[in-house]
Amino acid sequence: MPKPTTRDMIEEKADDLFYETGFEATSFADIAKAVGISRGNFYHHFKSKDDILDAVIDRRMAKTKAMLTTWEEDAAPRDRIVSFIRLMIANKAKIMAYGCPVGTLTTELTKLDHDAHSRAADIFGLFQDWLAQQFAALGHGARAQKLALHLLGRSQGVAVMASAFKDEEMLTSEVAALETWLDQLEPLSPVKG
Amino acid sequence: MPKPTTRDMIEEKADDLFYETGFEATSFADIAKAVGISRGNFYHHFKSKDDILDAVIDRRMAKTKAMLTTWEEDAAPRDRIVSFIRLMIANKAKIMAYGCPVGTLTTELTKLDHDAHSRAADIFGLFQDWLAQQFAALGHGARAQKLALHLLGRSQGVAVMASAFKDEEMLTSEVAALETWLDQLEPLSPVKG
DNA sequence: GACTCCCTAGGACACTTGTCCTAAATTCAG
DNA sequence: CTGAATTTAGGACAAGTGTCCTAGGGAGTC
Repeated sequence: MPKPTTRDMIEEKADDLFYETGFEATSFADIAKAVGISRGNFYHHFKSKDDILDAVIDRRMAKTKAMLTTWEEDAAPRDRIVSFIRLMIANKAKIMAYGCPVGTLTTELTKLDHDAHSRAADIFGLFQDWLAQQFAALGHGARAQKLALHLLGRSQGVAVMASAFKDEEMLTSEVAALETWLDQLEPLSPVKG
Repeated sequence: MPKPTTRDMIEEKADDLFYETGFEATSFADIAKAVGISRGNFYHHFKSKDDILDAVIDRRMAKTKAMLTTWEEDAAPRDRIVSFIRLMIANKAKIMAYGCPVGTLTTELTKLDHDAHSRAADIFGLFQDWLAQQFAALGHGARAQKLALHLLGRSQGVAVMASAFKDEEMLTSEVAALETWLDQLEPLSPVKG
C-alpha cells in the first residue's frame, strides 16, 4: 500500500486527538508532536485549525459511509441494525474512556458556537437516515425516522453514562436491552415477504 | 436578602460559563468580565482555576440535593420520577442550546483527564441513588439501581440529540415516551399498599 | 484619628496559543 | 546534472493563558 502522505498523517492524528482530548484542548503543538513534524509546517497543508477540523469531519463522514456500506452485506435489515447496536461493544474501551466521537464533538462545537457544528451533526444525520431505511424495510415506514432518532439517542445515553461511571456492565446490559427492544417492535409487517 | 458576596458571584458566573462554553474554553478574563472585577482579584478568593471548578461542582451538588428534596413533596414515587423526567421540559431551551450541564461537564473532564472528573460524576450518582429509591418504593427493589441508571442514560441521550439537531420535537416526544415507559414498568407491587 | 485587616486593581511573569515568514532541504521533470 | 516546484524546519509575532505580587482603598475596631 502507498505510504500515507503528511496530510493524511495530520488528519489521522488530529482525528485521534480531537476525540481523546477534545478539539479546543488539542493544540498544534500536540498534533505536531504526534505526527513528528514541525509546527510551522502545518500551514502548507492546512490554512487554519478550523481547516483541520473540516478535514477531520470529512474524514469521519467518509469512514461512516464506508462502515454503513459494509453493514449492508447483511441482507436482513434487522441484522443491519444489530450491527449498529453492537458497534458500542466493538468500541467498548474507547467509549468508556472518551465517550462517543460523534456526540462529544458535536456537543463541544455547540458550546464553542463553532461554524462546523452543523457539519458535525450531519454525521448523526448519516446514521439516522441509514437506520431509518432499515426500519422502513422492517415495515415501520411512517415512524422510521423517529425510531432511528430514538435509537441514536439511546446509544448516546449509553455512551455518556458508561464513560461517566466507567461502567462496562451498564454498557453491555443496555446494548442487550436495545436488541430486545428492536425485536419487540411492532407492528412487524415487512415490505416484502 | 443579603447581597451576594464576590465569591458567590464568581461561582455563579463561572457556573454559567462552564455550562455554556465549557470549562477549558472559559478563561479567567471571561469570568472577570462577567462578574465585573479585575483579573488579579481572583486569587484572593480561589487559589487556582481548578479551585473554582471544585466550588462550581460543590454548588451544583448542593443545588441538586435541594431540587431532589423539593421533588419529595410529591408523596407518590411515580410522581417524583415524573418530576425528574419533566426537568428536561422545564430546561428545554438551555438543553437544546448547551446540552445537559452534568453530562457535558463530566464528558469534558473525562477528555481532559481532570482530577475533578469523578466528583462531577458524583452528581450523576446523586440522581441515580435518588431515582433508585423511588423505583424501590415502587416495588422494583432488586433492579432499582439499574432502572435509575437506564433512566439517566435515556435522559442523557435526549439531551445530546436535542442539542445536536436543535430538535424540540424530539425532546418532547422522548419525554412523553419516558413517561409511558415508567407507567408500563412491571411488576408493580408497591412496598406498602 | 490611628490601626488593623480584608478586599480590590492593575500590572508583571513565564508560557502557550494560532498564525505567518523565510530559507533550506527535498523531490521530481527535462 | 540542472532547474523548478514542492515540502520542510525553525523562528518571529501578537495575543491570550493561568498565576503571582504589590500597592492602595475601604470598612471596622480601639
